[in-house]
Amino acid sequence: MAQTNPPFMSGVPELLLLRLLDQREMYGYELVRSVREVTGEAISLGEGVIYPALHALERNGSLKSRRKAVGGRTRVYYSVTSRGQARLGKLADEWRRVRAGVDVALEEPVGAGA
Amino acid sequence: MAQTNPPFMSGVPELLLLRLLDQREMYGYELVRSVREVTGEAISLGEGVIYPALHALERNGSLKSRRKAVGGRTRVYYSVTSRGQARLGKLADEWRRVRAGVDVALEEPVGAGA
DNA sequence: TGGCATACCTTTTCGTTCAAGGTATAATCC
DNA sequence: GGATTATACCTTGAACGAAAAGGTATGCCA
Repeated sequence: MAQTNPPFMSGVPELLLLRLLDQREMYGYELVRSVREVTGEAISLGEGVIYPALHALERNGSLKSRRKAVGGRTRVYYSVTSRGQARLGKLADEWRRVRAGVDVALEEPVGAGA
Repeated sequence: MAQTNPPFMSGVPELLLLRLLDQREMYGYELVRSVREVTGEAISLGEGVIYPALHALERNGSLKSRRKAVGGRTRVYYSVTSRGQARLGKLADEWRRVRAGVDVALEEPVGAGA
């Protein structure tokens, strides 16, 4: 029953992570909560999505990380590199393009007017 | 090099096909052109996407088809069933939800104002 | 008769999301 | 002191589905 390919979600985790981390440094567990809050519960990403995504983004140079001990616990904080900012810009453009195309198609039929 | 997983496209072909066919009956080859036109070139779906999608939608009862001979050539015209209309409604809602979530995240940072 | 547009189709690849499960420490509550 | 919950990290496996590339055949036009 694993809902593996929910509609419209491809690319969304990457875009959201880059966007949130571009505003401030955060750690994985925090991002899980943050995504839910920021999107007004509209979008919720589990740890099984966040962590692999963070690792992939770090691997390709879009993010860098540093470990930080906080109250006996270790957190891995991520921040966006300049490469990541470029990637974010491209992804955001791509998002706007797709959004525009879908929205146009979803508008009322041409023949509906007077 | 096959760009198999472009960002933000998951669910989009299904949504567009249902939407276009809900306005009028069309055939596959026509839909390839229509998607491009309607979206103002923003979205372009190849035959390798359109045909399998149409078949899947017919299989699950969202579309029905009829063959029609036009000038010696045979076309397969598709139209939306009531089941397909329900599916279209759900998908459109889903689209709006995801769009809202992403757009909120993409807005200017809170700290940017005066 | 060669080429192009129409019109249908399948096969294969591949990335990506997601659920589920797994480890370990700190805090809380009884 | 023992159990439970929250924090915090992580991996594995499955399944989906978009895309490219390739394949067939007919009609039209020069």
